[in-house]
Amino acid sequence: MILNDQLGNWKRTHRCGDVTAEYIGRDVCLMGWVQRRRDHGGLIFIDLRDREGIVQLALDPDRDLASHSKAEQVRNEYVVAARGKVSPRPEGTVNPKMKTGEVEIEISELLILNRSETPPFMIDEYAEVAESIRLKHRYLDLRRPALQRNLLMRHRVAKTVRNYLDSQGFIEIETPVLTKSTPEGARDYLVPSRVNTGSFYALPQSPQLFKQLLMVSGFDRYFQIVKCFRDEDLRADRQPEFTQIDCELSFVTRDDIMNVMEGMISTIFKEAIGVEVALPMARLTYAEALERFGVDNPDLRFDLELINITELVVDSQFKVFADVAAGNGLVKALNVKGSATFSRKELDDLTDFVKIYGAKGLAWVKVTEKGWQSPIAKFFTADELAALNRKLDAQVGDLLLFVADKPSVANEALGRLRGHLGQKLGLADKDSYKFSWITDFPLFEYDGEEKRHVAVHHPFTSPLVEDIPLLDTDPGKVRAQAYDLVLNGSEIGGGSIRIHDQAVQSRMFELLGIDHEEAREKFGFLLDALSYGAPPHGGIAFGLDRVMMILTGADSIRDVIAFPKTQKAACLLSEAPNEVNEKQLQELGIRLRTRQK
RNA sequence: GGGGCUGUAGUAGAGUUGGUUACAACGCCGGCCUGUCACGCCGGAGGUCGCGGGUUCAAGUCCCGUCAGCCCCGCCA
Repeated sequence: MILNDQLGNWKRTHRCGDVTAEYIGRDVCLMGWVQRRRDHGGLIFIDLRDREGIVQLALDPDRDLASHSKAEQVRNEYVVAARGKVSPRPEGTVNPKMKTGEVEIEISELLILNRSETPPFMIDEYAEVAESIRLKHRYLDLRRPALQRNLLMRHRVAKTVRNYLDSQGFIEIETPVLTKSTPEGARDYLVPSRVNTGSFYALPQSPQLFKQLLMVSGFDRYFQIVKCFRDEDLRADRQPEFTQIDCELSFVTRDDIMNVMEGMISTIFKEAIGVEVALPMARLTYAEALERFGVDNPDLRFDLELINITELVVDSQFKVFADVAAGNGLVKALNVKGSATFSRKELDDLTDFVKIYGAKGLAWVKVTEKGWQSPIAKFFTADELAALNRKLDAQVGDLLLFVADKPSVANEALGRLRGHLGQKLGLADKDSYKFSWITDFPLFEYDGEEKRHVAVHHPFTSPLVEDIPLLDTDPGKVRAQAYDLVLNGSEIGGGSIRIHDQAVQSRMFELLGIDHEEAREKFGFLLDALSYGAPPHGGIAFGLDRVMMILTGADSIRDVIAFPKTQKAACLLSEAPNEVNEKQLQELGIRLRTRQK
């Protein structure tokens, strides 16, 4: 049996990546993992790594034979401790690529604290490894520099958030994780109760109701960096458990909330990546965002706006456009400057792309010296062509793309296409951060399946004061005191002013088709609380994971979370979720309808 | 629930029209080497081609099914 060396009274003095030229001449004691051993027969170099980086250990048999021969046993990922003197590297051997490249540690004593199996992949920044293998060995993947950087930055951001919000008078308060299921919105994760057989808790989709209770309690300004849970399908930017920066404030208006949050976001960007965010941030109404960009989360790093040409084609001979225009639909266009060079294949791909969002097709026009080169050119008169060219600012070399459909489809399809083209053509500067608030969302949207209005945000969202009369006459037109913060085409946060007036809240439930009894059953505790002197209040929640994706440049939310789930919501490391034994089910009073075999 | 992509030594890949014993790289093991730094040189080991079935004289390759991972639509108050 080969025993490891004991730590004994050794104390680490520095981290590897911190030992730079200013420490030359000092004796140091370092501990970490062996990145690589380079054995030159005589001299041995060991690159020693910890979370701060890598430093070179030099083991010369002429200086200390014992440590040199111990170094011969060392392999990748062994855990070692080393004592030695920080020395300048000999002339001509400085490595300018390394932060610690001007120095090396002349080792006089070496301990092997632990050995390691050969890892399934190299712990470096070069190895490209299938994500399933990275996730199975996540503890090794987390040793690699990229994830170390991301999680260290995540810590700094969380710390910045706490400092900033504390400085603004916010108090961090924990809310329950075992809470009540309210089947509005996303599906809940349910937790059975052994003590109350047949009853279930739900894991919170957000602390929404509790933070409103805290306002009633007078805490005035609350925040929490908090895990939330939604049992829905995953995406590149969606995990079943995710982290929110959750805030709620009393005695404030929308503008007050937006201002204090702009301060928080700009402080985060300054602290994390040294970027100065221009304040105040841009603001767009929901209606304007849809009109100009087709979506409520536009990427404002590039122009390329949607142009409404419905009026110009309503009388044209092109039935596809004219019928849509005559039937309350929208015909909108993008002018992709200088892209008349697109191939037939590329145009077909763009057509396939808009079909994903329900568009029936994509009409295209290449603007040439001889006029429109397009399958649809023949349907328009010279006057109509001139009017369209003027409206679209069409010039030779431009590519015009059209979608005609009901408004929701035309906007979404063309808006997504805009984002897609921004990517494809590299229109968005990677180092640019364009924020915008989206305001004045509709309060309701009509659910065709359930044949009733549903809340766009949640049922406690306050309408715009000037729209309150519309609740009785035209609820579909009522706008909400809700706001999202959008960054580079990604929704990173959203919130609203809440209803603190019982009459308005009752009317709201009525319109949502929630009767008094149902409202009592689901939200009785909140309604009770609101009746005991609720202050005007509102709040917001930011998706910390999404913010971190943008700050780190990660393509996947999994790269900013230490132990993420796969698309099927599984943890490849722990193999959760798993089946449980019959005894556990019995105690919970649960019998499964189907037993997977 | 639906659409798409991927699956070959430990890792990431090549593998032609179905045709001998499935390749080279990195890693690993052994040897050599006193200034390397993604060290170098010499030698070696390492494979249920995701899994199951089918077609065929013959399947990594073709067909069907299935599993897993990823991207997207629906879903995400």
